[in-house]
Amino acid sequence: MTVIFSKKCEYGMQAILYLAVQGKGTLVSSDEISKILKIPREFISKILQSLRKSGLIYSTKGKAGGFGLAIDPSRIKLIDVVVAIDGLGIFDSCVLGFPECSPTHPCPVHETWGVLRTQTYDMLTKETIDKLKEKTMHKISSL
Amino acid sequence: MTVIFSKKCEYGMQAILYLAVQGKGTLVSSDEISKILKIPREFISKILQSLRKSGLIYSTKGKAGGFGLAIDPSRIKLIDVVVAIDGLGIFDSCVLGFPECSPTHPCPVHETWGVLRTQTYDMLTKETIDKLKEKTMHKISSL
DNA sequence: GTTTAATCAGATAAAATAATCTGATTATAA
DNA sequence: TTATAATCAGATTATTTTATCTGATTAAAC
Repeated sequence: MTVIFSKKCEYGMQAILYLAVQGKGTLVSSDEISKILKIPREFISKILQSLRKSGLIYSTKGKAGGFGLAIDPSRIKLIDVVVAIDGLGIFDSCVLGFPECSPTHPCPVHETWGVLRTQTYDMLTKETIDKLKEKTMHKISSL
Repeated sequence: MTVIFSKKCEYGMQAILYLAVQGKGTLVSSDEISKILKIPREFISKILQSLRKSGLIYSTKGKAGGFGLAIDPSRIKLIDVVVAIDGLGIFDSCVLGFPECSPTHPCPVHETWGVLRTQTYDMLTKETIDKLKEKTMHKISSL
């Protein structure tokens, strides 16, 4: 059961939050992420690879290899992960599924949803992941 | 591309809105709904059957048969369709996919999303479909 | 050097969702 | 009473999403 984002995207956001709470330069293996976040190993592995390709994280191979943030957590937002994995489709699709829902051809809840959509976008855009560090630590320690 | 609801649910909401703009007692065939709303015939047919089972609409078989609202549109809300098809899962699932996201073990965006979730619920609950009639007609005439 | 433990790439499998098919039933209309 | 046009039920197919498998590559540790 996902709310808005795909499982890939959910897991991607969780993983990048987890990397953010690790010290800068710390390498974390996909196995660790899998165990801590309870995400299938091979699946999170694929997701981490795609986040690497989009430049948010980096990786080193070989023993003692792993993943880390490619840029400072003060420069990464949750929306970046959404864009990298799910894209921005949900922000210009009609919530009732009507085609070409727009100000000129609005669906019955166009305006109301427009406000919520903007607020959702803001939620993902406003705070960088370093600001979510403490809350993330609390959540993770309860898993 | 779906925003929040499944395709089934989106189509279900569209269909019930369409039935609401028809005069009371008017029967509409699944073929008509399919053509107007551009939804695969057999698919909307199945969805209408399930909405009938949940009591929101009724149907009569035979030539000149079809579907109509089972109760007055002033007593039907969009949330009723959501409950009937997708259920209320999205209203108590974590937007980041964390398990057991709650006030005691909140995810990093728990509060923010809580507000938006409530507002989304309100959007589907506040207005009955008869109040959405005019807007629905406008939208449908543009399809 | 050999073992070990990690990423990585591509293929495959499984599960969920979306869509279609087949044939039965029902009721109107010619 | 026969043809037609509709719902209905169950099975099947197709597509998308989620998850796993296989083997190659890489680099640290012994």
